[in-house]
Amino acid sequence: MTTIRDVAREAGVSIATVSRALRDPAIVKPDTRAKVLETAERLQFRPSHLGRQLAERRHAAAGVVFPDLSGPYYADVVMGYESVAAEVGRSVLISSTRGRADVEKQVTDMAGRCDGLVILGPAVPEPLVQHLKATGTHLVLVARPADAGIDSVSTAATSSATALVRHLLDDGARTFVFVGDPAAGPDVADRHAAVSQALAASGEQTRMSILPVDDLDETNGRRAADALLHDTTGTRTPHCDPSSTLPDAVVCANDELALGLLARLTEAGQEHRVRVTGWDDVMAARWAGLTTVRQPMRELGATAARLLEEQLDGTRTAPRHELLDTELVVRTSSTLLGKEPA
Amino acid sequence: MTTIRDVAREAGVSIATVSRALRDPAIVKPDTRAKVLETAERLQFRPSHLGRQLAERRHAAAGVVFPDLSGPYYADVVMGYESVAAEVGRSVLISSTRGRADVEKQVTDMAGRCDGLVILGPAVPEPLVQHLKATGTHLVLVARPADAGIDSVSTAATSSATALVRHLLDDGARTFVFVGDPAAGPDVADRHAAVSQALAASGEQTRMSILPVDDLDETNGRRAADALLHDTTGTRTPHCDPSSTLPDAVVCANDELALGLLARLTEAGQEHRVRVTGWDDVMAARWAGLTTVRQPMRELGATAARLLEEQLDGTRTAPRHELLDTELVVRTSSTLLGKEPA
DNA sequence: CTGAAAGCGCTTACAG
DNA sequence: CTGAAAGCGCTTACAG
Repeated sequence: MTTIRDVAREAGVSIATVSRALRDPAIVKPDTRAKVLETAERLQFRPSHLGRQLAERRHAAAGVVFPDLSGPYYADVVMGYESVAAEVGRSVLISSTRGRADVEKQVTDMAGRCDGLVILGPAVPEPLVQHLKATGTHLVLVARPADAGIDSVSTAATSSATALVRHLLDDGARTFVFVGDPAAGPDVADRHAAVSQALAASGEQTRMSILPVDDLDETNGRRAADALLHDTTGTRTPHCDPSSTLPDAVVCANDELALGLLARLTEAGQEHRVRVTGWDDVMAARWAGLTTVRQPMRELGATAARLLEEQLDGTRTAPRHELLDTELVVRTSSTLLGKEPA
Repeated sequence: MTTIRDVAREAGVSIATVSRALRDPAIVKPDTRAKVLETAERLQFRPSHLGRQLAERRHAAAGVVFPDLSGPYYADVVMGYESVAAEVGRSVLISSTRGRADVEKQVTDMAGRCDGLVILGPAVPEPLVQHLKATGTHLVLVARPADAGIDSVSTAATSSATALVRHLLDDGARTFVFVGDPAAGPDVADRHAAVSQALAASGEQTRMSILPVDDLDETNGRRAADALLHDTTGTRTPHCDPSSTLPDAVVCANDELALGLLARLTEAGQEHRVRVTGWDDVMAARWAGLTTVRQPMRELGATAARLLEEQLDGTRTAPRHELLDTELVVRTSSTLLGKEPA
């Protein structure tokens, strides 16, 4: 490998001059500079990042930690992050924590290779976040409950929940079931709260019960459908008023749940009797005609990148908390109009 | 930051001893070692990766270059890669090339931060791959035409194409249209060739024409549907025998194409008249009931990681080319049985 | 404008 | 088994 010494010797200058000519052209005499550049070019000199980084005591890299990249959500956030990071010349390290036993080691190790860390959602347990904060790691939290002292970017459920509720009310819905356990995590709690409040604020006479599920996957969506269907046939399940029948609308905590539920309802020939909505807008939602709430995923990543840059270049020291808006996407699953009557 | 010197001073030994105690316990006297470890622990010493890497002249990192992470394909490959890399303690850098003007700079820069590079699909133009090879960069090519001198992992279309053709023939199909331009890229060419050969080898009297499209997206899938439908109403399009009607089966070069085509056919009320298949098995394929060919995406990534490790630790010098098998996933789109007759 | 030198934080022959 | 020293490849005060 050719090093800065080779270039210096060949060009007949000191390594300091080579370094300067390459980094800050202004402080070197034009002829000297030309000579150095020519030599560097001829020898195909590529400065070692390692040497430079050690001298500068910075990595010019940031790490992104996420649970998983399956499913479009985090993948898109990472893309948004990477595109901004690339612009400012910062490399991106990634690390997935799902199913890993040694998350602590994994993340602290990564912290040692980066100038800062971006944490997506529940990728890292809270105590570890606090530890990183305490040890002075530059952090940005994405789509995760904010800590007053740490930069964060999240999405706001409020406006979409209001739009969603308005839409369902307009279609005639008055009784609602929320599928998902608000106690299971901040995301679900947030969505549930937003929908509840939107209902309360609507001024309409409505009612919403909760059908808790543990994992937000298709299987549980199907189970939820079964639970709802049984209610109408007299089998009581605890989550609902015993006198209930199928609700007018089922608001699911995420799309997978909604897709499973929709599939089961369709199999049972009951899909025309209930409005169904999801949350996230995964790709399959489009094909299933699922009304849902879209998160600005790439923008989440891009914003995180900008926040981290501001921290690292010292532009800003006070923590900032960005709140991005979500968007209601109306498709066919949320309306009874035009469907076969019950 | 606490460095190796702090630990050495505090423990009353030399930095060499600290280094040894931490890396190779065996060559240090037990008491000394215990003292060092205790001190390191107490001072919360984390060895600087930068210092270590410069001394060892290795990055303990690999770079993965891909076109994009939208869509599940490359995201899953990256996940497969990352999980193996994490096991062997190698960090993963990522870089997306889609829409980037300075791919060469971007990739060579990344090469300078890594011990090796994994290139997914068409992320990097061939001349650049050759340049990297020439400059001695450790490389693994994934899902991309192989170079005899470079490690590679790809999937084989043959067995799935055979299964796909067998399946369609069994359902009664004899006339086929392949949607996609084999001249547009190696993937499509490969798939087309595999299907053609499977048809030829079937011993049946069949015919397959090509309906070329440039981008493999939904919009073009819809257009392809329109082209096929027009053929049946007398409007001639150049790709088909003038006497043709709707073919028995439409084999699409990827799922997006197939999904768009399927959607358009459904709108036109003609979905029961033709069998449709895709390729890739994206998530939406499941919801659309699309028969398709699944690639072992995570396994592609994991295999790439193993190949790169073998290169880097010198276990193996001769290039290896892995070929993973694909799998036919039969759903409803590929059969006319049970559908409304024409 | 340029060079000699110190330093970034480690590892590892080389002596002892 | 341990230490002093050289070295990994850069950057950047400090002199001149």
